[in-house]
Amino acid sequence: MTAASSYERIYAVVRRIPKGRVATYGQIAELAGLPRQARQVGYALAALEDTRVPWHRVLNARGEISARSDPGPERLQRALLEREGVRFDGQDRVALARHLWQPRVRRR
DNA sequence: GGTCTGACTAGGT
DNA sequence: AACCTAGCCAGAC
Repeated sequence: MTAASSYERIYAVVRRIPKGRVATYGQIAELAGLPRQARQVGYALAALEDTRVPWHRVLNARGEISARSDPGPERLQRALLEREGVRFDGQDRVALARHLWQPRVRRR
């Protein structure tokens, strides 16, 4: 599996996240057929340039916007989510029980 | 080909 | 619930 094809699989899943919902890195990895590669999801999104991929809907397992080694995008990410109606609590966390995307199982 | 790095996580305290 | 730690694993040197 090349890095490029892994990234494409990841983007394909992220594109399915509906507006107003969120998913976790681990969840995306699993759905992309890349179990235990949650970190790769973050790297793939960091390398992203295609604005059609809703990268901002991906949060960590605690419902937080993950801190970047190079800070900056976090504020935009939050603004984009709030614009879609996603609410944050007083600890900058999203209630996953309420906003987590729960895709219907796919068949071939 | 060993080492280091990191938009991650699950589990223990 | 916050904080640590160990485990994880592909990419870049």
